[in-house]
Amino acid sequence: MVADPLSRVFSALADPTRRDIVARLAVGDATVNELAAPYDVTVQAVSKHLKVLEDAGLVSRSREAQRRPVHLEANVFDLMTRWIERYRQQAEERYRRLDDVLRAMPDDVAPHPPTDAAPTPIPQEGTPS
Amino acid sequence: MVADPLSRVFSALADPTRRDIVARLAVGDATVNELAAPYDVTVQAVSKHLKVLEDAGLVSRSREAQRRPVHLEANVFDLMTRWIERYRQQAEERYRRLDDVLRAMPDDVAPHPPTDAAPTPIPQEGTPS
DNA sequence: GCCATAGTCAACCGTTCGGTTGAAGAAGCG
DNA sequence: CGCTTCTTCAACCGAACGGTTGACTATGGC
Repeated sequence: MVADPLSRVFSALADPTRRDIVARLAVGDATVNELAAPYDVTVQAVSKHLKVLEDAGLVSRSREAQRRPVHLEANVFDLMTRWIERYRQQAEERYRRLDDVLRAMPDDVAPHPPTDAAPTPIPQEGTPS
Repeated sequence: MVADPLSRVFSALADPTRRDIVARLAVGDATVNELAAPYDVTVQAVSKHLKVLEDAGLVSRSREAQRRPVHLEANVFDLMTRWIERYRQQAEERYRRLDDVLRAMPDDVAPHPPTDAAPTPIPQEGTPS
């Protein structure tokens, strides 16, 4: 896959099995076989899932004899958290302001959902700010 | 699609165009045509993207004459945030504890990555707590 | 060297995804 | 009513996804 980092992280976590793997790795490192055990899919399938998680930077694998312990990389979560928080706060801020406007407005002028939309400057995510 | 809510939200945001739409909606509501303008894909394609975002609960659409203003639903972001924070903190806590153990250990006993993995009780995400 | 164990690579298969074109709904305007 | 505008539905297409089976690589123990 050649997608941007954020897309890789989000789509890696879009699969319930992969989220479950992440959840279990939060408790402690594990080998591929250990990770595969609970699911009724082949080890190869789990190996693929781990590759997806690794490409997203969510896990890393070392070597230890024949085993390849899988390790959760917590820091990549920040990438998501930052993205999410930015737009959540922005949206909530907008509601707060809208509330103020409506409250300050004489009742007989208050309109229905005021469609404040406009050809916005298109905040591009590549240049966040 | 019949996936679980969390999967829907994550995979909705796994697409850069859809994330950009969310980013622009954080500034203010907009119609399908307005949203479609900046991209060089057809309006139908954007309409599909909006359907995905709507199914994930990230946006809602009202009606206003022929227009269907699209509105960002900020509260659904919390679902993600909660999931992310749980495992991020869990993982960080684990590192902290591991650090303590290593610090408290006489140097000549300190092992390599201790592979503390085990057939963990599998914390299932359906029953988070 | 030989064999068992742990994991990955490669090819294939059905389904989903993001996109297209073309037609159809829904609502305002002359 | 007929026409234009905004939006969605339907069918299709190629690429990617999640899974399988089978062969291969890598390491350790005897």
